[in-house]
Amino acid sequence: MSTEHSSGRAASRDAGDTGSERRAELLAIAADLFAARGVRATTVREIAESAGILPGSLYHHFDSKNAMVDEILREFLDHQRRSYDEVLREAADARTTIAELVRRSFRGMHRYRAAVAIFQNEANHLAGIERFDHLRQASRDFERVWKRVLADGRRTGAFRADLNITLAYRFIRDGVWTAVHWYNPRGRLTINAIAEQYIAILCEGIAAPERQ
Amino acid sequence: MSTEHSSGRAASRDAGDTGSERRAELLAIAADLFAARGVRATTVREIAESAGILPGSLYHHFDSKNAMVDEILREFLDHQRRSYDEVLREAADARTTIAELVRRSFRGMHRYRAAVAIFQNEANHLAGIERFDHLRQASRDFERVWKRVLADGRRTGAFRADLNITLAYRFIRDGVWTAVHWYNPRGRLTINAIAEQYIAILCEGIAAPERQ
Amino acid sequence: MSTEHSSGRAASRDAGDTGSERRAELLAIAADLFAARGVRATTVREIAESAGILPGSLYHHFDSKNAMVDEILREFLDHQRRSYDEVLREAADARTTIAELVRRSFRGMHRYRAAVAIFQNEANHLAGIERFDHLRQASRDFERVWKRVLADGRRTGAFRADLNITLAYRFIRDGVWTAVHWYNPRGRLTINAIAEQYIAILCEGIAAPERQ
Amino acid sequence: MSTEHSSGRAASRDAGDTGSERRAELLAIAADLFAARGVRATTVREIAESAGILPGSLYHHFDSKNAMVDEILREFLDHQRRSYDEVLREAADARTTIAELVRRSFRGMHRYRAAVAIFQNEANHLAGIERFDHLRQASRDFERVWKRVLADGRRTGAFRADLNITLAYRFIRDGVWTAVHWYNPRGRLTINAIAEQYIAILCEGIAAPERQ
DNA sequence: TATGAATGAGGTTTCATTCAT
DNA sequence: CATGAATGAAACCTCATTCAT
Repeated sequence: MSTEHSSGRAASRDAGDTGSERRAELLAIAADLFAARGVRATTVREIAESAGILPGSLYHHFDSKNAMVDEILREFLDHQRRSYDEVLREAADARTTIAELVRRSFRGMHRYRAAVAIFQNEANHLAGIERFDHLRQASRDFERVWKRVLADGRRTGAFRADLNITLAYRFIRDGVWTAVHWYNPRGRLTINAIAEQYIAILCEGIAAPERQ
Repeated sequence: MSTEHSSGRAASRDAGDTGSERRAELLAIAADLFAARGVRATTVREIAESAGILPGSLYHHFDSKNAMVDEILREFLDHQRRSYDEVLREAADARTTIAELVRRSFRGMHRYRAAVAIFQNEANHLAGIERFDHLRQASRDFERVWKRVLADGRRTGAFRADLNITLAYRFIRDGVWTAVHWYNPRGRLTINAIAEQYIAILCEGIAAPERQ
Repeated sequence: MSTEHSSGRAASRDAGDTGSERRAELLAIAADLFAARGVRATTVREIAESAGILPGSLYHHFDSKNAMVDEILREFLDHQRRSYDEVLREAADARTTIAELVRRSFRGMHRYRAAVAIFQNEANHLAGIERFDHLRQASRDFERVWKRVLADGRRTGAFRADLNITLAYRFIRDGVWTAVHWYNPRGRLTINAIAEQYIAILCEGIAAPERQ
Repeated sequence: MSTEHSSGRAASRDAGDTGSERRAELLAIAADLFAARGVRATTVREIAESAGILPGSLYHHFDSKNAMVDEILREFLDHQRRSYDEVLREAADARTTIAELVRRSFRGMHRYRAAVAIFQNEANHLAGIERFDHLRQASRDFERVWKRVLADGRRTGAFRADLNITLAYRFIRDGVWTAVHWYNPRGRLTINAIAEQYIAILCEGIAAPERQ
């Protein structure tokens, strides 16, 4: 084990206090900065300044900058995992399920926008740090969900027989999650509109149906 | 915005030296590191070390670290712009054209893999620096090409009438370019295979066609 | 030299509170940490944590970290001074007196182990701080006691005529007090055993007496 | 393995360059400060200031502050080990050997004064850091040398039969090495004078021989 | 008495860059 | 072309201490 673990030094950082209001505030501020500028490019000075405190004061609440990143990401990942699992338990047909997965991805993106942006931008780089090992597991968990539904759909004839499951999964994943780069919660395009359009393209393609 | 102007010293290199072999070598080494670890996270020391020289020596070839990034990106962007323009000049039907754009995107990704990764990962962050203003222009150029073809296709009935051009463009762009994160030139999935599968999904959708 | 004066606030504690039980407990905890890790290396957070309170709470009992160190050292130094003085008042021959000084040093080390360790490790560094000026005086007091006995013994013929008083004093002092680094109160070697062996070596040497 | 290892990042720090003149200068400056104020209490800023450079510049020569400490200590320890081993190879009687060990200890103290002071003051605290694991081995090596000679002497009758080898060793070690705290190379007491007086006390004791 | 949030100074280290040789 | 020493700014983090509650 390397140095990248929460040492639980101060009472204020022990399990119970994880939910303090000030903490949540600071975390939200940090998340927005991380999302906008990148984790490395965001300095603790900037976070502190945005929060109106001094850099050292951040360390009363968090063990390190990476500990903040970690907490931000975990909250999103836990939520998203639960959300996907719910869909699987509802056991609809493959096409309905895929559509619902897309919808829930966009809803997660809406609710945890900063976290999604961080995850999307930096998962690769962060994964080199021991503390962020769990990111890889989360990615694998997500992958398993999508691929299972795609494979089911192909087997039952809901999806094309020549569908390459891996490539389809990657196309969807990348297309959907990368939307966080341009999605604007206060823009004209709502989460629902985007999701439904993506689902349409994904399922039916952009080509017009042949006239019969 | 910082002040990122090429200093006077650069003049001595702008003409002849730009094409030196050593330069290209160094640039390739740097590009791979930038792509793998991120621009900020890659130190000039690491680049120098990979090249077997000392950090100071890099400055005989390039004005700065960002100058290297700039050169790496420009090469790719110029190529890609020309490649897209060629497609437009060939004036096929919309669907053929879209397919060809996808193919040429993947070919660009194959040839300028590191540059694409850098562009994909860091264009947003770099765009804040004066020297990288041109990235935004390049993005706009690409966008114009894709949207024109999509709009043409919708007008001529090749594409669905209810297609949201902007969203379709973004979905394609994100899905295609983000593939650089996992594309492995020595893997089993060739550029061609990926491109054709993506084109199929994109045009026809993943859903099996209704039996008539 | 820093300004280390007890602030006005301390007045409220100087009389009655000095003897509180909680204080003594906290002081003992701090002393052990200071001894084990060094004064500088021990943080008030660690002390507080060991005591089960928060760092800020320590300041209800003590003015500062150095005030704790000071109190710990003073208790030992006052005791040791009194103990040495008693020996001098008993007025035995030089050799008996030296032996008794050694014994009482070890007894002091046993009773004020942490304080002795701190004194031994850090007197030099602490002496640069105004508040710890008295350490130098204590050292001088101790030195005077030992040297007087050694000089008496040399004059009366109890000790060798070629004895260098200063060097002998230093050898004894260093050899004896440094034992605090390895002395283990729960180990097999008792304070008495160590003292008697040291007295033997000191007085008779390690060499076997010449056969006559 | 933790983070405390030389990473050999820069060419200037690779094996060969270990002997540069500037390095040695800087190391000597640092050693004196470490010895005088303690390792923790000495800041890299102070070292740099003493050397007339900026703090960051130190990192051109050394990987870290602890790397400097390590190098300082290793040089002394390697020397002292070799020096002790030479004595053992000369195979004189136990008393002569012990005397020679004392002499060589003082000579080592003279030549590597700062290193000895650091070793004496901080070996215990440093040993908690992985990088300084070897300190414990060095201590054990030294202990083995002294104890072997003491045991030999007791067996052959050169030393008292009731000598406690462990305690005798510790007394000598502590008495001798702690002298570094007050030894002044420009003072009146030469290394030789101190060594001979210590040898006399150690072997014959401070008590005057009984008249025969 | 105790808490928890904050301070402010200072710590070690990193790193792009410069420049005399 | 390359080196190696140095710069200077800025990074993350630590910690004794304060103080309103």
